[in-house]
Amino acid sequence: MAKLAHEHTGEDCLSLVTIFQSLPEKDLAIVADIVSAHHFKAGEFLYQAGDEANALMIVAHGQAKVYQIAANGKEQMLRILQTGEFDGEAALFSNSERTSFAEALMDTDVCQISRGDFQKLMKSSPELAVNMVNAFGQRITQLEQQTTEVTTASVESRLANYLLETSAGLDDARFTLPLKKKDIATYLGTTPETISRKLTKMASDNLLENKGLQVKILDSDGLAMLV
Amino acid sequence: MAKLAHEHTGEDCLSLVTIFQSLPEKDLAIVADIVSAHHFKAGEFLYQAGDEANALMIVAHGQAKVYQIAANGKEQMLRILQTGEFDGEAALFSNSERTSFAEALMDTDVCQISRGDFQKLMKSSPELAVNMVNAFGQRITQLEQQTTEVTTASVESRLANYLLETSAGLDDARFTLPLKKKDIATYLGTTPETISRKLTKMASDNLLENKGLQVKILDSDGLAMLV
DNA sequence: TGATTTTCTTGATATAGATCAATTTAATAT
DNA sequence: ATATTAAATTGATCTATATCAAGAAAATCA
Repeated sequence: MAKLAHEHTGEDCLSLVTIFQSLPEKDLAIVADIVSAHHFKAGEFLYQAGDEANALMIVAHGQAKVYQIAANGKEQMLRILQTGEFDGEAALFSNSERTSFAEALMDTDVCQISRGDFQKLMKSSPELAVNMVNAFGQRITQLEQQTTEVTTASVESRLANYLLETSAGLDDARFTLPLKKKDIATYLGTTPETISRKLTKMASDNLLENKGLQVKILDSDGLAMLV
Repeated sequence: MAKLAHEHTGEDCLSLVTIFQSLPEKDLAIVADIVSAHHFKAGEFLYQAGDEANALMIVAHGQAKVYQIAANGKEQMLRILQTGEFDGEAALFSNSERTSFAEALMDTDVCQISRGDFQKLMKSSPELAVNMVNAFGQRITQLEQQTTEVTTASVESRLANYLLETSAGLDDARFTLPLKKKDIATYLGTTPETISRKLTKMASDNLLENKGLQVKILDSDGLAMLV
């Protein structure tokens, strides 16, 4: 129905996203038809708090940060949407409003499916519904861990954990932090100043080398001991 | 299949639980058949970390606390399962282990559905799957708020919020806190001592009267200003 | 009912990390 | 390239809340 700004994006959504994997052909055809593609430049909002939550959003390419603003004005990073991930929960209840902000961190392609279409789709495709339940279940588990970590562990510990997770899967011990320190800080529930200081301390303990957003892990066992 | 310890419990699960509401008759009959009922005394565990996560657990009557133990040994309360609520996320992936503890706070009746049965059921009943997605979506939204609150708001603010939420829906401004202070503390990410002190302070500010676990809210607007 | 265990309260102290402020460095735009 | 703006660093404080400790109150048990 909707026409695509980037002709390949619709297919990307289908192939990249786990909830659509292992769906029967007929369902995939339907999905391809009801998906609409959008492009956001770095800094643009996929949605904002107060917007009507009326669509499931799938990141086909790029990266976006999802955060809330607390009553006292502080930001809390909720997650980073990576390529292939989607943001859905709020979109699926009727008449709900967004309570968070989603902001593109780089040029980002997004596939959207409207709430109505998606609800219909789930009813006609039990496989998809089961996939959704699984995806949400994993998100719940991950959020529970985030809550536990943020309330029980020190900043040093959370940061060490974050660095290890970020570097995991990379071939090189040297990498660039994927977020600005301000964003890392709100993700870990602290401040940029504290992040700076803790990194400096870790460097002086020979756990890593650090220059700006460049990090090289020297002693991942040592870091793991802090977690 | 499974026999019931308390003859009414199976039906309770069906009637109490939102995910089973508005299901067609035929599905309800199937559910009633695959549910098995269990009874736990106060202090007993519905499950523990490390157990195989192989069943969806529905609280038919009673109350249970779900918590994690962090690497440093501290408890983090994740949620209080009330009558009608269920614990599901981890049970739905294959071969997963429980990462949390669920402990009955009073005598509690629980209905269980095994993972296999539940997966089958979802595939045959799209309505149920959609209900699950909704329930999980709400849980995600709630967890996101918990994370944000715990990292951005002061203990005083979180406690005020907790008191207002707990008293909401009660007819009387006077009520008994439903949890021990230690449990309230781990829920709010603080310590029992701090809870005591903050309550004392609120009392001296004429926001409430407090004796042990008895609380009478005198000035809910004043409390709301702290949030 | 008294005895024992658990929870709660209150005080004294310590500290992790926030906040405020001033540079320095890096990124972006002209 | 140079100017402008945004981000990061470093230092000096400040404060909310944890921790440790000891006594009081409740709850549980025998």
